[in-house]
Amino acid sequence: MKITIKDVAKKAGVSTATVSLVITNNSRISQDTRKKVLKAIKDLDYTPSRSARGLVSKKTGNLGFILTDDHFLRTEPFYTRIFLGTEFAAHVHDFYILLTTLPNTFSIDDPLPRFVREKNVDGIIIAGKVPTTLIQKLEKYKIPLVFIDYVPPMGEFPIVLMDNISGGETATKHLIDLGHKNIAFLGGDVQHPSIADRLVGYKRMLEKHNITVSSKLISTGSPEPIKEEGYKAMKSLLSKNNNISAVFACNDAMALGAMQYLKDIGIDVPGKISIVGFDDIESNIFLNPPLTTIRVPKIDLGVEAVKLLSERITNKNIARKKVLVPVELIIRESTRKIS
Amino acid sequence: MKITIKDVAKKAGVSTATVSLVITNNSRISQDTRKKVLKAIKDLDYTPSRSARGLVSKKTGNLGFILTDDHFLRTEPFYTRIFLGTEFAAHVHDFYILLTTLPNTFSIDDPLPRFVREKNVDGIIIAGKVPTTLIQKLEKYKIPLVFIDYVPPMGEFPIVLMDNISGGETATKHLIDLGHKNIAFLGGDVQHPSIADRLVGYKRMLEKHNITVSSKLISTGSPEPIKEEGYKAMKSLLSKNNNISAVFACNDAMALGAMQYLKDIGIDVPGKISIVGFDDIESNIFLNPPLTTIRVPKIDLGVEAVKLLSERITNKNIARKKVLVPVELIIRESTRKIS
DNA sequence: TTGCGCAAGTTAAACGTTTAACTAGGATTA
DNA sequence: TAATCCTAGTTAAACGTTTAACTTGCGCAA
Repeated sequence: MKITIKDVAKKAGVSTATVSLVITNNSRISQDTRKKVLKAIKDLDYTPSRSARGLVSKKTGNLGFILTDDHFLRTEPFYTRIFLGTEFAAHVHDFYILLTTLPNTFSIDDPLPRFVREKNVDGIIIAGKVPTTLIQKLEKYKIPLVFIDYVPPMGEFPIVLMDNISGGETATKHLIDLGHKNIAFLGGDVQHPSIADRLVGYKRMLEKHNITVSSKLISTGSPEPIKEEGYKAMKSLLSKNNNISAVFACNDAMALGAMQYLKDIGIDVPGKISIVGFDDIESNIFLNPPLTTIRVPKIDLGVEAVKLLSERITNKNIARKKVLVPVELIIRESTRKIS
Repeated sequence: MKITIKDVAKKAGVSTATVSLVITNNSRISQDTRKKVLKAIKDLDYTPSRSARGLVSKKTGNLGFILTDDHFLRTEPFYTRIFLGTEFAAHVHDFYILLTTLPNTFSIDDPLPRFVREKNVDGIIIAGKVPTTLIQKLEKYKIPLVFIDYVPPMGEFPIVLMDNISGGETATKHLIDLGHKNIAFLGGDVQHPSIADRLVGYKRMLEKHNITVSSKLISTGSPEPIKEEGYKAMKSLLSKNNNISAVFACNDAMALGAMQYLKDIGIDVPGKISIVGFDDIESNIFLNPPLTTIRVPKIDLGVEAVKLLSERITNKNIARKKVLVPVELIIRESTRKIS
């Protein structure tokens, strides 16, 4: 027989309502009674029934987590770490997470995730870029949404982002502090908000130190911020400038490509050229030299999203709309003081 | 106002019990009534409340999915695909999946996953190797368990495995069919059941074709079946045999290492030596030459686990204990007919 | 004609919580 | 001293299902 609130009430010598009030942290209960009840709960190893709770409170106690198939299956465990963060925080806020993936071909007449249709979540976390059609369909359900690492093109939703501008500043400052002046920016498509922001940080920090921002040192032509493009971009940058002493790559993948090119043409890193990346991807550790980079705390992104969503669910009139998670400079061996 | 079973009952002109019986597919209801009710459900877009259901039926409608941190965060999305399979099948069997990871340092006095403590799952799927202490603690909870890709050292649990023996046979047969006779086996630690079984399949197929099994062609010394070990093992194998014309590697990672070594010493694949791998990992596609391998249907592993678990939950006296998921030969360009 | 069995429903209790409304008694105010 | 307000609880209804037990009507055997 399962232990119920009645058993606890009897053991503590109070009514079931009192037990319930203790569980939900209601202030109407005196410290003495609270203690008694808490002890009874512990002694009996009681856990409230989610079903019974959900039935009367009209809450499910679940949060949905949506991302696209290819984000989930990526070899770089970026979104899996974010998920782990939400799992962790869900624990604290007493939620369960229901993870589901979406084909990236999601179209307007595809069915929504099951937990939406069956109303089995109190709120939804959306990680990474998802099809706009999904957001449109989701809006009608009036379920609180929170986005991670993606700014939806429409609507007014709470968002959790990493602090790309400050990351760009930190990376650039690190190079400046090492004595570099001719610092190149190796970027991808500036349409992507993250990349644009990292570039903003780069420019800002240069200006702050009275270093002229030269368009000849900035590469933003690459369609995708991947290794191969980093290789090409490094090549083209070097063909236009022969005095580059440092490179801030908009992400680690491009930094890897750049390092590969430099290795191929016999330029030593960090001997001749220092390189800073962004993201701190897993495979960096095996790199030679290990890459100095800006670490993005993926776990924290997830944690903050759950916090934000939890606030929304319990307390509708909340002001927080946007959370910027700070990033961190990780100094390894790809950067060096200029001689 | 949420639509309840009462609304459906009223609309269909029956009692709520009848609606419930229709939903649960009880045979006591006539076809006519069933149709009426189904129509009302559709018209009203009714979905039963999980909480209410759970409360009376004492089921949660959830399944737990446990794996270790490092399995979940692996760059090769093996377990993530298995999870996707369970998600997919959960849909069919009307369950939700609660995913949680475990530190691989799990010890006897670490707390069990929250869904176990709070009794918020009807059954649990365990994927990959997990600490024995976990299984021991879990056993006491009397929750149905199913293992995927791991044979626990104790207890009698239903398991879902890939068919390693038949995979080993298929790979070897493919090479034999191409005319190869001097076929090496590149393996890791035979303590690992999967590797041992693949070796069994290899030997069996050779014997079937009256090819002598030579221990000089079999390498099982590698502690871990990883790329670096494949490189070493290939080297050592070649130093002992100068007439190897084909290699069956116990997994793709080792196959990759072997190919790397052959490339380094100038032996053409598949010109001089054919190679077959096992697993069909994602990165194979970018390989040159693309690797012929045995594909493991990860999705199916997940699907079968949910099926098995679902049977256990609804129908305790089920016989099925072990499900072998068939594997499939994928012919690419690393194998060639012997000239 | 009576009695029985069966098919196809219905009735109503039960599941384990939360919470609005109520209460008892002490403290504060007028 | 009487009226009022708090504080710290209690009572009981409600949430939306499932299901054991009951009912009704019909066909069939004796």
